[in-house]
Amino acid sequence: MATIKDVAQYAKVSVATVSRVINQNGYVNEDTRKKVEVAVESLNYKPNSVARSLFKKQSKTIGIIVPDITNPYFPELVRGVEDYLIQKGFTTILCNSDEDPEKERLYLDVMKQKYVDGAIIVSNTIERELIDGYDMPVVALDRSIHHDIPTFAIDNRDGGRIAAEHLLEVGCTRIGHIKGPDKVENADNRYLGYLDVVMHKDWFHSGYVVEGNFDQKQAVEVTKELLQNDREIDGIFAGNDTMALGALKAAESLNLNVPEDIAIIGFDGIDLTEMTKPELSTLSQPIYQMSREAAEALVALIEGELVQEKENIFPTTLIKRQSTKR
Amino acid sequence: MATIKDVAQYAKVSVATVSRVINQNGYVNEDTRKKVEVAVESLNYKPNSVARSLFKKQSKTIGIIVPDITNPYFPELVRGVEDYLIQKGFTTILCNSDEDPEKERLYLDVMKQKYVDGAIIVSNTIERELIDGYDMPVVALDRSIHHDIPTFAIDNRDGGRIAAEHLLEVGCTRIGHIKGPDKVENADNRYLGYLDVVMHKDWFHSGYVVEGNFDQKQAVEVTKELLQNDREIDGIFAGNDTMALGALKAAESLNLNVPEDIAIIGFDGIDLTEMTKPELSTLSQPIYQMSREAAEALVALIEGELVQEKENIFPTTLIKRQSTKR
DNA sequence: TACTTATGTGTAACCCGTTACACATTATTT
DNA sequence: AAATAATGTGTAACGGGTTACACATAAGTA
Repeated sequence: MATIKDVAQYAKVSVATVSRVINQNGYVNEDTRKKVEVAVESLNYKPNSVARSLFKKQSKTIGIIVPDITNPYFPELVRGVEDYLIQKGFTTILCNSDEDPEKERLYLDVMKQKYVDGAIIVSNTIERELIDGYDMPVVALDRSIHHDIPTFAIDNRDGGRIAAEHLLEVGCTRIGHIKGPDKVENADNRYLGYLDVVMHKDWFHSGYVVEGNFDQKQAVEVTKELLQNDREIDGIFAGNDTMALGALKAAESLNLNVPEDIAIIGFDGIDLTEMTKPELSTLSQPIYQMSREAAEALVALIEGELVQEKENIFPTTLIKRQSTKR
Repeated sequence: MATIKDVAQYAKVSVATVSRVINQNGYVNEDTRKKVEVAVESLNYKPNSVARSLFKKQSKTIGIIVPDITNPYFPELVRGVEDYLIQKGFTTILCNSDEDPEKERLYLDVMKQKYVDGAIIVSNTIERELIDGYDMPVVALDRSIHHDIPTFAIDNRDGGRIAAEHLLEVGCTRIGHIKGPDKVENADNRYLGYLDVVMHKDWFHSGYVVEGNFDQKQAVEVTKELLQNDREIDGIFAGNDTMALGALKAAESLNLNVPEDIAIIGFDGIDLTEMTKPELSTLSQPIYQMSREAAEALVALIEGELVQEKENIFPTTLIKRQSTKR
């Protein structure tokens, strides 16, 4: 692999001049530039970014921490980030945290050692103090970390309200909720939105809410319990799409027809919701857009710009499909 | 950020000694080691991997090129790789190629400039000559590139055979195939496996095969055509799970019951297949295992071991679910 | 014309680790 | 006791870029 010295020798100039041509800064005579360009071409020279990183203390690399790329919500998020960053000359290191603070710390350590220029983090557990210790630009995606770390997310409470209201509108009279895990802010907010709508209904009591773990299997179980305890439930708002799928399964196994006997709506708007039978109504998040803008903000931060807008809240859209058509 | 010099000063030794302690090589007196360890601890020193990379010409980083992380087959593949690598001290750069040779080249260029230690590649288009030019260890995953690049994949033809035979076994008499895109080796091989089974049936002719693009939407269309042209078809083998989902949709829209009127089987075994109604039979690949072993082989290669086994073919398992239960 | 400014190029220090080599001291072997 | 081997530690070169600084020349200005 050719080095800058090789190029300098070939073009009969100094390494400084080659560097100037490569980076297009400082004065370079037109003829000299040509010579260097020829040399670069002939030797197929590609500057060594490791050496550059060492000097510049930045690596043109960013890290993205997500809980689990295998969870259908995250690939699109990661894609939005990666697409923008590669175009801006950054590469993306993927980190699966499994929501484990220990792993998050480990990844952050590795990033710091590699002079990573910044990080995009999806985490419920991470603390602002931890991040401060690393002294690198960070943006929070999907979930907020602290009010002075730029955040890109949706209004979950509002989404929860819209979902619950939609079920009322299509004629549901008793609406259950499958809540996401405790202590997870997004899950809590979706639940609060649901509460905003149903709390003062005379039929409502806490038995209408069961807790799932954002995954399908467990959702099947808790939905079954919910439906068996109260035969009058004719609408379910699931805290995310995966659990809505579980609810669908549960209804099926209890011989309830969706949407005739019971309407179901999910949350997130992952592709999966179009593939089920019946197709799932859901509150769709602008995942790609959101993650792209998070990436843009991170790059701005890295380039030293001030990002004054800390809270970037994106709109959700209600997608009405068969599962709530009554 | 503390450097090795800071540590050396703090511990009143030379940088060489600190380096020896950090890397556990060379002779170091027990007391000296202690002093250095205290210094490392006190200053919270983390060696700078960029500087280390520059000297060692390796970065403890590998790249993984996949067509599109958004396609449900790939996240698990990536996860298998990442899980193993982080544990071995490597970080993983994610690259979405969209099967575009231009992007593949771009990513490979970036990898080379960053002294990436090796790459795991999922690609139909990449040429062995291109890879040779980069002079780094490479393993092929899911699809072979060249017979002397270690490959981790399944026997697609055999899988195609098993799928077609399963449809026969459950009583199908006319079996259609939704083939993956042309020129894609895996798609071709699955098709060949299907042919092995049905070619000599008296009912068979080329009209039983239609071509999809491995995605759902198009599969809906071509399946409709297929089923409308030949009302006798009572079994469909789709070239992958996503297309099987499309077939399911198509059957539904033609008011055909699955599996009573028509049995459907997919290929790959992605999680999605458990979530549909009816649940999809499929040929399951050991995705996680396969990708993990690919990562192991890459690390072996990087560490200079000889990997003599070039063709690593994993078994597929037939998963019988409702969609073929007759 | 004398002086300032713009242009053009090279030398060498620097980024932060790693390691070859030199040198010193202690332990082991004849 | 002398010779050899093992242990312990520091100095400095190196990896491949970037850039401050010095210096030289050409162009512009008073």
